[in-house]
Amino acid sequence: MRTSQYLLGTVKQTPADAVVISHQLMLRAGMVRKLASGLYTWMPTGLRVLRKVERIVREEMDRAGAQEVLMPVVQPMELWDESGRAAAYGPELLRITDRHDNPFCLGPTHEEVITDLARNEIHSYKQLPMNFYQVQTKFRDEIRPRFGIMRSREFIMKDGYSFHLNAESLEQTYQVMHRAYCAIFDRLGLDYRPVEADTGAIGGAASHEFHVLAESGEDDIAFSNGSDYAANVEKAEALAPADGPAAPSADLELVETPQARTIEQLVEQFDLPVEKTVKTLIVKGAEAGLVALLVRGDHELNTIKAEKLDAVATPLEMATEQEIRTALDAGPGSLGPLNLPIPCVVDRTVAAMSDFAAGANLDGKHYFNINWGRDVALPQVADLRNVVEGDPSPDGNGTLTIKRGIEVGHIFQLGTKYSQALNATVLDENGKAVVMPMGCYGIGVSRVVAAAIEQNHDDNGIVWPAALAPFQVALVPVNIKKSPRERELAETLYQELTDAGIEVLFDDREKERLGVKLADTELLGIPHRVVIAERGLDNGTLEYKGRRDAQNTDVAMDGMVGFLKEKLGR
RNA sequence: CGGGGUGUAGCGCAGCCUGGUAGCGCGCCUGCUUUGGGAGCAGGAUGUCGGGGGUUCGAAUCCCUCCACCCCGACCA
Repeated sequence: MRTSQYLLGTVKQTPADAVVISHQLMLRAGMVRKLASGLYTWMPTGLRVLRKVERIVREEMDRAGAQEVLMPVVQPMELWDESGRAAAYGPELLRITDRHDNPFCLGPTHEEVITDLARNEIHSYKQLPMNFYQVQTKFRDEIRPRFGIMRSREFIMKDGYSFHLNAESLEQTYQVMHRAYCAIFDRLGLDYRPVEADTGAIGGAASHEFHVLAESGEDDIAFSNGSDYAANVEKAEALAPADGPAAPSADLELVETPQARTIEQLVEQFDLPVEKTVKTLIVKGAEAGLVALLVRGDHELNTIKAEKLDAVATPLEMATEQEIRTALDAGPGSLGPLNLPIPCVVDRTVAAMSDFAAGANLDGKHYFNINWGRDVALPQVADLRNVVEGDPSPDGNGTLTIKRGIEVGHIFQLGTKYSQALNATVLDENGKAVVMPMGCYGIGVSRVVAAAIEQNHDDNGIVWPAALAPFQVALVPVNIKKSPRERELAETLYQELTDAGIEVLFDDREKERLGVKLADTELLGIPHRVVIAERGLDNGTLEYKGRRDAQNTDVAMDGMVGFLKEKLGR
């Protein structure tokens, strides 16, 4: 590609509304432009990268035995009514009507459509298992689109769906997909982790998310330093402390704490270690009424774990101050396990505490030195909190570290949720109708592009992994206008490299100075750069510099094509 | 949905408080010079000041209204 005929679209100034680095660099490098909130146009450079991701995804999906299809973006609401998701899905589902006033929606995902296809096309166990995928534009009307391509409303996703005769077959394909995903992210050259994830409202046997590790990630991932264990913090189990509560060492004390409405204030004003405090959260009960949940002062309640308790309403809802006053006759900020008139569940860590402080269920008062058994009976105990750095790994090996991750892939065993609802069955060997268990496998293709930048950039711009770079080589003559020798050599090299199947960006702009051209190739993140200069020509050398290199290297003109081929592993 | 903020040239911004007919930097166009890290000089083009309504002799500026976009939050007492 010649720069003179290409919409480079690089800009010096960072657009004001881009807050994350991938967004800034994608705009500056001319990869995308915003059309409206959460909607982006992919320009030539961006599209080149996007296509690279798609290609690798397709190759590995095909290799893993999946077959590509393409489903419509617009879907009849009828199918969503049938699956029951029309009601379950909120405003994130963009609903539209056609000219006949028939209801449709823009597909945020395609379980209904693929299941409809399967029930019409798959009739016999002999056809199973079958695994379909597509690479397609999705639309989700996000509450708040942000971070540019990372969380946009319209995005490109690879979504796959498998159909099976039984759970064993599903498990098998799930493992195949897990391996295929690892192969994909390996080839993309990204630092990623497959992590155990919550199966969420959908349920199902197993679920893994694939996260690209980056500071700017929206999810917390917990890793063990002693094993392969990795899980979303939402999912990671917080084990019970090895030791039970120590023996009481002080008498129960009712303390006036009028100025301490938060754990933070309590700790500060009374010089308590935060590990000796307990906070009491009031949530709505499954039936009417309220439930108290107790976690240590410095711990966080895990919503998903709490929702799994029978006594707690799903989805989890915090009680209002008014409701708390009515039920407990005390305000939030002074609540605790003693004299508590509502059901109570305590976190495992809390159950192992002694001599701790908590609210007294009297405004402005806390009890200090509370001990289970002596002062109040130990209520139901459960895992209620998020794991924190340093917790023991749930698999028993090592301790946990927590890092930020960007979710770029998600696989899960769906089971029969959709096949049941849409009555997608096959006949088995005995001629009996069997509802097909399903698996579902997604990769955020456009998000992968952004995540790759979040993970690979420096002060000068993007630093693409080899597999993603929009061009492999940048060819930069110093002054093509003045120097016929440079021009001639550049043209020859461009031809040779292109003939060798290498993607070259030949900066043939006559009116840009060297500095501008170099800055652009760096911003674009092109891995290999060749500068063609008069001063090397007499010695028969060209200058090579890798995007991560600190120094130029002189390379003989004659050997340059071979040199680059070797760098590119060809 | 709650809170905060911003809309002025392609991009980044000033002007608004205190009303008087719109400006700076980058970019763009022309010419000359320059040519190994985002050039210099000279000249030039570009705005329904987000839309609508109002006040006023006069509105980017004051008032009302609509819209768009951005940030924070929407579980931790």
